[in-house]
Amino acid sequence: MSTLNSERAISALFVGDTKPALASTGERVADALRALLIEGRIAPATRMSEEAFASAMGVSRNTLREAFRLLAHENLLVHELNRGVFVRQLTAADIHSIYQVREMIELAAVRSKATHTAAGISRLRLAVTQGLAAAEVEDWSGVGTANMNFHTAIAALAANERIDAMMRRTLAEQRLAFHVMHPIRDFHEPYLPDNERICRLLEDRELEEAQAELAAYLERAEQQLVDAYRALEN
Amino acid sequence: MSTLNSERAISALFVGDTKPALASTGERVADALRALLIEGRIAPATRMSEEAFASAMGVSRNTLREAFRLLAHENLLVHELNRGVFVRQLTAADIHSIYQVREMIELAAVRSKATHTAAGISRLRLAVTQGLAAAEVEDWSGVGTANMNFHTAIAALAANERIDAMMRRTLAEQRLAFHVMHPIRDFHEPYLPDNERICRLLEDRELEEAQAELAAYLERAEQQLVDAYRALEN
DNA sequence: GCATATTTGTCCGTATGTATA
DNA sequence: CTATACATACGGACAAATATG
Repeated sequence: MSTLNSERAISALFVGDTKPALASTGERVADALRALLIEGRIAPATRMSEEAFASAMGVSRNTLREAFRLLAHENLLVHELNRGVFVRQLTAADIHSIYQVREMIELAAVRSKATHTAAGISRLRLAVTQGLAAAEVEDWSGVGTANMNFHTAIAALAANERIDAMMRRTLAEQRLAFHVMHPIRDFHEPYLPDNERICRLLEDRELEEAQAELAAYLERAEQQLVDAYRALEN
Repeated sequence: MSTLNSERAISALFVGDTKPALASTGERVADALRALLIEGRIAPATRMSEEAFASAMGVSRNTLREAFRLLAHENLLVHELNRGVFVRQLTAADIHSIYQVREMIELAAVRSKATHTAAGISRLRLAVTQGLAAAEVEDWSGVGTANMNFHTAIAALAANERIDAMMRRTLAEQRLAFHVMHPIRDFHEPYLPDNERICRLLEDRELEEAQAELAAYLERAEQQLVDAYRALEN
């Protein structure tokens, strides 16, 4: 029988996972930190002290460092030798780079006709519906989430786990910049009809047009984000 | 003055880096292990004991675990909870997935006309020349390396650091499978004229044709690798 | 520019849980 | 089914680098 003050049991509790762990403590800590980061709860450029976070999350410094390394590898944190880790602060150039990657992935997925399935397409439709429902009750943060789901579903049309992982990491990184746009109507709402249109084109197998629409969407979204970014720099 | 039996200094020596370290020991250990893995020095499915590798590389288990986590994140190792880490053994499905990613990246880079530069193109030409020179002296392993450089240079035409990183990791992963093909003439030589042709098409800005050639090359290479793989499974 | 405090980097020893011969 | 080996995770130690007054 496991003792209650076993160190493992305690740290598992702090990370909020009482069920049999599928991942190591380090990975679960990384998951918890990742959630904080993509929700914008820790501001970019913040220094994350090992001591402070280790005790806050109830794990040892060694374990926390494993989590830090994983997140640095995902570009969410920046590790400066002998100085510590910082929340990554994206530049306008990073945003451009990220959108270029998204365009590469999403257009390739749309073109990959052979791997499109009914289930994959209906996942798109579901995300569109979610977005409209969220807009109905003026939940602009929910509209943003639905939009993320929509584009994740587009990437998934390629039916390639490596591409899914790339997309997941790219979107996580992008969210670091996202929080400069407070979840306001103006940022998320305009894309609802775009998604609806792209979804319909994919349902109708109009891949050429879907690509064009998607590329236009990405370009506009990038521009809007960069503009907001530049405005903030002044 | 640093004492000679300082722990840091010793581990730095063992990892073979006496110069001021730009990376932490964990990262340098990961680099060293990565080199072993992509050179095929540690066979797929091999279990890598923490104890054994930590002492072999002259670092603590904590430090080694950091390196293991990074490499698992890069898909070179598989981490099974409470069982340890193993060298990843790619399946035929993995090979297909990897080539799909390469096609996505490399074709996008070729299409990305706006970012092509003279320097980028000449990097391609250099790789072609290296390949021919290696073939001249029947250094088939060298031909293989030149081929890797060629395709890395193609991805670099997109002028996007994130895409470069994806390509680097994808090729590293692919090399795990590569070693089923011993560095024999038959595997590497046929691609020399392909690379020459693709290079010339890019120099001439014949992007459509370059894409077609590249796609054909990737399909053939994938097929050859999968065939060799299936043969080995019997 | 210097002395000092703080933090990171790395190691070790150890308790505990898990898998396997 | 027990013994054993191994992985997991913690805490403490100290050198080295960096930040601070």
